[in-house]
Amino acid sequence: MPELPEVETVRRGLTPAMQGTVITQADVNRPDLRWPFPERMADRLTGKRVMQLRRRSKYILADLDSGETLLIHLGMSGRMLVSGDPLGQFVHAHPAPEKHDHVVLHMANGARITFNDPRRFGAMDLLETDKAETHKLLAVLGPEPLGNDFHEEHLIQAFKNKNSPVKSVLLDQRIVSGLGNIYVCEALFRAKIHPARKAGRIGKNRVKSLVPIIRDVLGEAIEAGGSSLRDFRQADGELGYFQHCFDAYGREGAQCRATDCRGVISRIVQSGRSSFYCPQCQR
DNA sequence: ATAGGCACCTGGTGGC
DNA sequence: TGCCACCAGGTGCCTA
Repeated sequence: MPELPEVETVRRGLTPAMQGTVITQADVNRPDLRWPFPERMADRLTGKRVMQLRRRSKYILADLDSGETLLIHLGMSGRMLVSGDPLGQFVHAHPAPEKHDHVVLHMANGARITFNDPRRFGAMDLLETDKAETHKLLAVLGPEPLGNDFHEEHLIQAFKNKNSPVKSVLLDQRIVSGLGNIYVCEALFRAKIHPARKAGRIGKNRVKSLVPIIRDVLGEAIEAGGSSLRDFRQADGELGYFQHCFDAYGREGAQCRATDCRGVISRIVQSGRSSFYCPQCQR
């Protein structure tokens, strides 16, 4: 489900409920998600104050006053919902527990954070805050697409001599971290680059153009509260609405929206995943 | 070193 | 109604 904009949307939604607040109780309802939870996870969360909620790529990081950081990944189907209304601050009263509510955090302010993940591709781990960047899952990540380390020269270097399709290069989190299937499709559409084009065979100027385009797409999506397909919800349960702005993703058979283009959006499968693009204007 | 494919899961949809 | 095939926003790991 969640690519960078959705994760950022969730982080923002969780912040007022979690940041500065103590976790009074942690219900851990199963031993694992994608991997086993860390040893004594519930104990290590209980009584700890959340000092800061950060995001790195598609990970949410909750720095605790114990010197540990809770790392959260939503996988394909993970959701984090805030409930409880102690100060009239949060939208929903506590809902009845649902299937796949794997971890529930009870906060001292009365809020409750429920991690629900049907497919269980999500993950949680605890790591030393000081050594966060060396964590196995974080160490391999390329630059943040909205940060200063993601720039034209970086992409030019990364694309150089690459024989693989640009689609898979942009999905590679080591090149730039945070994009997923939707936003790669959207970025390539705006850049008018065919998803199957070999990355090493794209002219420098077109490679450069991807940088502001990727920034724009992600920025607009965050602004819109992410994209809600299937089960994605913001932390307050609201839907994002960037899905209404898709030019390519999920629009197979529909009219291309590029200026003066009369093409029709096509779908191809690349390494097992759908790519949507306009064969007329993406080359 | 790198590229490609598989695996991990559940649930929804559409066809017969 | 039931069964089946196929699809889904991710990504670590294994193989070649």
